[in-house]
Amino acid sequence: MQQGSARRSNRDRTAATRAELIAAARKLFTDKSYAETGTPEIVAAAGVTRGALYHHFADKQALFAAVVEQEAQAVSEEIERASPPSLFARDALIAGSDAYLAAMRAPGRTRLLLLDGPAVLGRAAMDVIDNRHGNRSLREGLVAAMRSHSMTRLPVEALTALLAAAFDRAALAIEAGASIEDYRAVLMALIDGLSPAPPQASHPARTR
Amino acid sequence: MQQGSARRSNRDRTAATRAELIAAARKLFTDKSYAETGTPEIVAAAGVTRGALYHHFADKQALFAAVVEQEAQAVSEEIERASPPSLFARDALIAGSDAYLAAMRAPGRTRLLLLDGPAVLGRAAMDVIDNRHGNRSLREGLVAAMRSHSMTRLPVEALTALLAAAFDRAALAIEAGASIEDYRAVLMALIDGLSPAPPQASHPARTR
DNA sequence: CGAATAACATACAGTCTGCATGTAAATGGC
DNA sequence: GCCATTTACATGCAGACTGTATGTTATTCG
Repeated sequence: MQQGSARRSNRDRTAATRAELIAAARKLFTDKSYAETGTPEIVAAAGVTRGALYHHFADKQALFAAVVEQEAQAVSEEIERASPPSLFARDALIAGSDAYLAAMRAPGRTRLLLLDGPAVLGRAAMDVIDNRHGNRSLREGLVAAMRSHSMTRLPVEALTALLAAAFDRAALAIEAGASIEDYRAVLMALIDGLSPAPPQASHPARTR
Repeated sequence: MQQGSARRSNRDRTAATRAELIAAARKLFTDKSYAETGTPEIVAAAGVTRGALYHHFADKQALFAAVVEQEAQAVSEEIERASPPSLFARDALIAGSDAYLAAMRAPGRTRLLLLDGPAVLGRAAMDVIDNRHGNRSLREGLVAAMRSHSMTRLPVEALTALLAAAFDRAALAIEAGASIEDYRAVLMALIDGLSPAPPQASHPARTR
């Protein structure tokens, strides 16, 4: 018999505390930056003490990694939600691209995922995270396009990485106030430029 | 009359101290990272005290910015040295690309310029630095290619930024051990894909 | 040749990180 | 159901670092 609000299983306690820490850290890491956010501030916002933080996470970096992972997965889910797999290869790529750019407009996401993430965790670690989430659909889209011969055959890893890098930079520029149309046009031109046939119109047959 | 090694003009003292601080900081920032390098370590390596550092630079970030600026200029000079302006537009672009990738293989440069730089100074500040140095030749090469109708007309700012982003990611991947040939091939395919004519061969007329 | 200023050096306050230690709550075998 | 063990925290501490304030020495300039 439990009195009041107590009597929670250990697993629930861990899950709740970790979630609150990650949520508080996410808010602060997106509002400010990794370097400008201290662990005292995080635990205060989460309603725990620094002891809890260092019990559940090895260090500040590990908490940051958890936040990055969660946010990368959120972006990935928004992309997959917006791009049904039943389209033509090129259309799927474009839908995914727009979904990515839209997802990255959440406040602070670009700094978290594109600036602090690589600097704090390293590019290698970010590649692992990206390949587990967001880049997967991009790579699959590229492979599908290559298989349907609507894209020249190229090393898939490299192509995925470089296109992803272009998308990342576009997201940063757009957040900084650049023209969405300009960057979208260049991204489409880069993708269409990879098709073996001369890209005359977007769709095979369609008069404007 | 000066005894020993003393009697230096104030301007010389400033120049010498600043240079030594920047050199020491450059070594440490490329050996380790910005976050892992403390000002006590920097001034010890430079043979001065922290007082001198904070006399010449507003804070640690300002010293870091000076190092980034110097390193970006070094990269830019290596590119311009390797790419004579008398070639065809596409050849100039390729020569510049290879020079950039070669220049970025200096130890620690990728982390300094591509990871820590954007995270510490922000993408906007890095864009200003890049546009003052490295990106200039890239942008000029693209404009030249567009004027000679060997490249489709696109927003120049956006195209420069996105191609630069791809080059940056390629440099990071190569440093991480990826295949140079793969990434070079994709970069060339991205550039060649922007030409309005169907890209059959690299040069206008040349069998294989 | 002094007064003003620049180029440092030294000392200090505040903050942060990671760890070590202590305590309360849950778990699991008997 | 009870007790030993483990887990989930809280508290306190040591070391390091950043930025600034103050003091000192070397230049510059009228």
